[in-house]
Amino acid sequence: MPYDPSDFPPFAVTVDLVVLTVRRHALCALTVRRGEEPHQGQWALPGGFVRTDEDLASAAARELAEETGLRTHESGNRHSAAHLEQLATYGDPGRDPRMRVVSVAHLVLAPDLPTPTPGGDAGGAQWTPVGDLLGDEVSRGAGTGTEAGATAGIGAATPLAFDHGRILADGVERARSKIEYSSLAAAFCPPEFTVGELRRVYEAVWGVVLDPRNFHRKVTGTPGFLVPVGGTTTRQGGRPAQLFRAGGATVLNPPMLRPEV
Amino acid sequence: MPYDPSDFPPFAVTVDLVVLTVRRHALCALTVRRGEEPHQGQWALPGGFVRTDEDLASAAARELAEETGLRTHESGNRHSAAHLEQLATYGDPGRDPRMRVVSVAHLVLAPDLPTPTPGGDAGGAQWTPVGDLLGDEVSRGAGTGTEAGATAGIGAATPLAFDHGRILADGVERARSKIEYSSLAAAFCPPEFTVGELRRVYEAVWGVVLDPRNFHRKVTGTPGFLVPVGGTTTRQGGRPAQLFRAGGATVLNPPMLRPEV
DNA sequence: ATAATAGTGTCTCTCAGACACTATGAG
DNA sequence: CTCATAGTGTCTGAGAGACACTATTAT
Repeated sequence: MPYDPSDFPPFAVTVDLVVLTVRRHALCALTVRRGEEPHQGQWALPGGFVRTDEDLASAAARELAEETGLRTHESGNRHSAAHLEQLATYGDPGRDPRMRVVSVAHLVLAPDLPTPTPGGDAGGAQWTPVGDLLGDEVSRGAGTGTEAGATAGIGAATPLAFDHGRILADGVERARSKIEYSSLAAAFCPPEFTVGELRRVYEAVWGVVLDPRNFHRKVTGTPGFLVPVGGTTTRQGGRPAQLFRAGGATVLNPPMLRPEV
Repeated sequence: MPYDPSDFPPFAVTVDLVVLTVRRHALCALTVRRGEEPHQGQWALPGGFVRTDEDLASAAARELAEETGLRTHESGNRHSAAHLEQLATYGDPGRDPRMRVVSVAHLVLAPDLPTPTPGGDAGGAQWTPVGDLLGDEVSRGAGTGTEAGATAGIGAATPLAFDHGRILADGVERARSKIEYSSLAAAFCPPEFTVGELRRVYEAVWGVVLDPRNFHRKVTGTPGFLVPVGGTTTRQGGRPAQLFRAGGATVLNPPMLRPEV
C-alpha cells in the first residue's frame, strides 16, 4: 500500500485535556465554555489541534500552558509542576459533526491553583466538581460531613459537549485507580505537604473516608514513598504536622487498597 | 477557531496491533515482514489505515481479522474470541519518514492458534517470542527448564521497524500488569482450560515460576473467577484435571501478586 | 514400579483494619 | 479548659508463601 495522500480521508488530530485537581475536598475538572456551534454555551474539555512539528505530549503541554499557565515536568523541572500522561484516543465517526476528528486525550493532575482561570484564548474556564459533570454518586459528598449534601441535587449533572463526558469519566477512573499503586496522589499536593493533606487527596478522589492512623502508618512505613523535609506546619489546625515531599518511589507495593470494592 | 481544512496539516491515522499469545511456554507477538521501504525486509507490527466510516476499535478488529482470521468479542459472541483493547497512540513527527502518521495501537490477547499465519494481504506473518524482539531478559527462558537457553543468544534482539519496538514493549507491559488484577489471562487460553494451563500462562507472561498449590488455591478460592465446566482432561499428562471456563468476575481482588517486584 | 501433574492441609509471617491512647497546637 | 489534628501502640483476621502429603493418570 503506497502512501498516496488521496488514499486516506482527511483526519484532524486534536488533543483534549482532562485536568484534575482537588479543591475544598472535592475532585474538580477544568472546563471551558464553548463560544461557537456545535454545543455553543455548553461546557467542554480544553484542547486544540496538534501542530505539524510537535508530538502529542508537547501539544498537550502547550494547550495546558495556554489555558492555565501550568507547566508539566517531563522528567525535568521538579516542584509545583503538574503530572501529564496520555489517557486514550477517541475517534468515532460523527463524534464531531463537522468533520472526522481523532482526539488524543491526556490526563493532567495538578495541585490546587490559587488562580482558578488565568484567561487563555478560551472564554471562561473554571473548575467544576466532577460529580456535577458526571452525575456520579461517589464523586459527591467526599467531605468530612461539614458540607455533605450541600452540592446540587442528585442526578443534576451538567453534560459536557461532544463525547467529553465519557473522556472525563475515563480520566477520573484512571486517576482513581492509579493512585492505588503509585505515588501519583502527591501530584495533587503542593511541593511540600503533610500526611493529612495527602490523605484528604485520597479521600476526595475516591470519595471515601480513610482512617487517619492507618493511613499514616501505611504511607510513612513504605520506604521511598515520602521524604521528610524537616519543617512543620499548622495550616490544617491542630498539632503541627511534619512536612514531606514525594519520594523517588513511583510504584507502591503493596498497593493502597481502595475500600469497599 | 473555525474548522477550515487548511488549518490543520495532513494527518494519516492508522491502527497498529500488538497481538500476543502464549506458545510453547513463551509469550509471542505477531509480526509481519515489510515488503517495501522504509525498513524493507524488517519485521513490523500488523496494522493499516483507519477508514472514513469506521471507529478505531472496528479498524483494529478488521485488521486483525484480515491478518489472522481472529474474531474479537466486543461484548458479544463468547468463546474462542480474542480480547481487544486500545493500548496507546504514537504520533511523533518523523516516526514515519514519508509523512505525519498518528498510529492508535491496540492490544490483542489471543489463545494459541493452530494456524500460525493464515495469509492476509501482508507477506509472511509469524509468531515471534517477545524476548527475541525486545532483548528483554524476563521475556526469555520462562520455560520449566527443558529448553531454557535454547533460544537465541542473549541480547540478540531483532529490532522492529519504525517505533514498533516501543509499542510492543508497552503492550507487553500492559498485558503483564493487567493479568495481575483481572481475569484477562484466560484470554490466552482455549474456552475450556485447566488450572495448570492458566498457571503456565502466568508463568510465560511474567517469566517466573509459580507454586502450583498456592496458585490453585488462589484462583479456585476467588468467587466468580473460574467456573467449573464439569469435564476433565489429561492433555497435560498426569492426573486428570478439572476443566474451567472464565467466570464473570473481570476484576480480581485482592490481585494476583507478581513475584520479586 | 516410576514419573508426571492435580489437588488438599497446615504452618508462619506480613499486613490491613479497627481502635485505645498520647502529643501539641489554636481558640 | 475544649477542640482540632498528629502520631504511636496493640489486637485480630485475612491471606500469601512455603511445603508435606495424598490422588490419579501414563508408561
